[in-house]
Amino acid sequence: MPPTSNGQIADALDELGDLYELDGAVIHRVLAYRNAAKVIRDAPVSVAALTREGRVTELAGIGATLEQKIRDLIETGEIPAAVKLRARFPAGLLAITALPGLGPKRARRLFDELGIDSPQALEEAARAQRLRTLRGFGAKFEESVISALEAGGAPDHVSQRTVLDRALAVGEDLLAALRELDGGARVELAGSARRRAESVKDLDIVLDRPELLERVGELELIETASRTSAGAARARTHSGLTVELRAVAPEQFGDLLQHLTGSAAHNAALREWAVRRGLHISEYGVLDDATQQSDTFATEEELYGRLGLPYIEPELRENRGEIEAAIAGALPALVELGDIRGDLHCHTTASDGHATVAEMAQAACDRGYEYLAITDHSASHGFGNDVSPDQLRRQIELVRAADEQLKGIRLLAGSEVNILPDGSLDYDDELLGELDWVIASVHTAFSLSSDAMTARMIAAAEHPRVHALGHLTGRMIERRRPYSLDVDAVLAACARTATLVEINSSPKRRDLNEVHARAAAAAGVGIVINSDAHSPGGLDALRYGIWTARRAWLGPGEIVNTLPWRKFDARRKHA
DNA sequence: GCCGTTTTCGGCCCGACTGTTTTCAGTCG
Repeated sequence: MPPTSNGQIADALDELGDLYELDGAVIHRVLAYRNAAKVIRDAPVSVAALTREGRVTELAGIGATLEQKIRDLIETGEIPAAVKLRARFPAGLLAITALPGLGPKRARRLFDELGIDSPQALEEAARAQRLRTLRGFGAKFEESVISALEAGGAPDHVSQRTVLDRALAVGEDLLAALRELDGGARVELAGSARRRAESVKDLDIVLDRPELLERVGELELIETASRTSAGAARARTHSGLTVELRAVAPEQFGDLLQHLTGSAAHNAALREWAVRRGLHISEYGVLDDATQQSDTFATEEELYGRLGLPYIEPELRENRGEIEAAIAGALPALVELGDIRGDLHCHTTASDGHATVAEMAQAACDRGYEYLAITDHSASHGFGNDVSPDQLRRQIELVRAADEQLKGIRLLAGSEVNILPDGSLDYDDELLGELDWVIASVHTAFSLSSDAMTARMIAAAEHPRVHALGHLTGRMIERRRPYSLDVDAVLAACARTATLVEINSSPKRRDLNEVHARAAAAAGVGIVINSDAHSPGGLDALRYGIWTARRAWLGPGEIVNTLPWRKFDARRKHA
């Protein structure tokens, strides 16, 4: 079957870009393919469907040539140009370009002049000191090739990314410790951690006190620290995370913070746009062609203001249309943690949680929530944490009794019901009818075919007693790929049946991801942001779901659990 | 290959670092 998912189309264009680069194409042509791949990967609608409708060139960065290549891909499974180029360049050549210090230009010379077509061939040539015979290559290069290959070759396996919660556990403490060293210092997280991405490569920290760079090594969290230049230091935490620190004068803080927050794609697009208006942005300031005057900015608000733009929230800075929206004055008002009125997914000791109903209810009260659904696992969950129908009946009574006692919060008797492989649920309809709230999720048989998994999810959405689908794709960040499944088809079923979808806030899941969450909103599907807490403190995971929603451009109007209970109740499905 | 307040051709972000070179191309973030 030809590749039709956005991810598959994007992968094919990335590969073609790499091949063209090896072929010596002008870099801007290569970048056009990479840009198109990113646009397609981030698109909230099916690009295959757009292509069939003849509308794919509506996407920024897709013109007639790319349209034809995408059409070939989804109709025949191949892009002719890619087939041709693959025959000319061995796969091992692309592996070589992944090594540090080796890009396409140098890899191509190694291939043309020494016949090197794989990392193995490269290592042999380096040990035989044959690389230094090429002009521009020397002994140092041979050494670095050998040590890179000895270190495990492909850097993908070496540079494991860290999931955001682990990175922030260190990063937020680090900020606090640095601020303690100097009460007046501005110290901020930058990079992907500040954009609240799913995972990070390292931590970037910006400060306005150069002298603090000398003292990073004193901090308890830090294993080693060293100065890398006058305004920079690099440290390693005991948890193994690399921290890049940069210091700058207060009047330039905004310039550097904006630069290091990125993303690279956002900055590149912003700078290209600025150049057309005669302005050159760098980490050091904004240079005006007309006056040859360079201005610096203490805050990002002033920097964006100099460009004539409103402030753009870090979560939006991924070059997914935020610059165009800023120019048009059409940036979304993003949802905030304080907008949330209730949490609709948590566990207690009845299944695999660590706290009682009363403890979870109190914790929700403490966070100012107006309602909380208790949703333990269901009858077939296993791991000794299953809840039999009789146990569920007792749990319902327990929740109702606790609801009577606690004032100020409405407790909902719910369940996180397993969706069995055939799409049925593991409680009968009568028992489900006694519940106030049902969220349906997959916890078994992850490897069904895409068609079977899609049918399974649609069946659950069509069930009259199911209010919401939980963690729809099953992915675990940096650990487990999503199930193969037609998300668009499931979202269409949810829209049709008034079934809500969850953004599961567990930092390991964040499922729906930001692309699917944006697609859900575009399809008119109501979204709930839930913690999936297994303890009172677990309720605080909600911020990760909020960040995913913000990265999906969502405002409070698209998040159903920003509504007070009566309005929420009116908005959801009724059997 | 894309795109337009330099609009159908001629541009396409910015700066630091590296290793190899006598002034810079390639790579990286």
